[in-house]
Amino acid sequence: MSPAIARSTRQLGRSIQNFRRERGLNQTQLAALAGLRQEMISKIETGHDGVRLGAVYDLLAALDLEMTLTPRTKSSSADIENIF
Amino acid sequence: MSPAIARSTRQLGRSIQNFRRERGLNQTQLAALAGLRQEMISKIETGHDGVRLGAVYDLLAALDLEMTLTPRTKSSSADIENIF
DNA sequence: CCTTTTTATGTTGCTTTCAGCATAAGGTTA
DNA sequence: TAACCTTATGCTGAAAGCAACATAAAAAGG
Repeated sequence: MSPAIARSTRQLGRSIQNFRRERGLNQTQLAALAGLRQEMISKIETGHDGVRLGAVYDLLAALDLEMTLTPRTKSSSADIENIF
Repeated sequence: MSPAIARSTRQLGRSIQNFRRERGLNQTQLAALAGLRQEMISKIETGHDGVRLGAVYDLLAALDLEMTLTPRTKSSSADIENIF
């Protein structure tokens, strides 16, 4: 189910949540890995847009994820993956 | 030269800068499009990690870019693109 | 070189997030 | 239902980003 497109903070949060669960971690465990607090993981996963960019990157590093930027295509096939 | 991997805020800034220049925009013009200020574009492009996630998303929307999360592979071929 | 454009940095007051803790809400399993 | 685990939310004081404007530094063009 990866990669995952994240066109909004909400989709980003949902994707991060999916990757976290794939790795069998709860928010508290991931927070410890990333040097963050459980409340922060919650905010990011629920799509709060006021969080620091650095916190998101701490999370990506802890989950061994990488971010890619691409020009938006007219609805690629993978778009549906992140709606449900 | 797209897509572009952004494994750090610095790489992210560099990538955004490349996409902006591809579109022939200066920071002030992009700021206007994104509803931000020129100083903010500068901070993001120089890799400042304290900026709000929402500001980055405003930028991606203005540049018509989308973000993708993928598990990190052992150095994909495109990794070199963002070093120089 | 010099001028102009573009980008980076600094200041101030206001607003917001953050850590840290507590606790509520939601979910799961027995 | 009850006990437990997980996630979301509320609070406070400390810390940081933010807009807005100014200006320095750098880059580009003539």
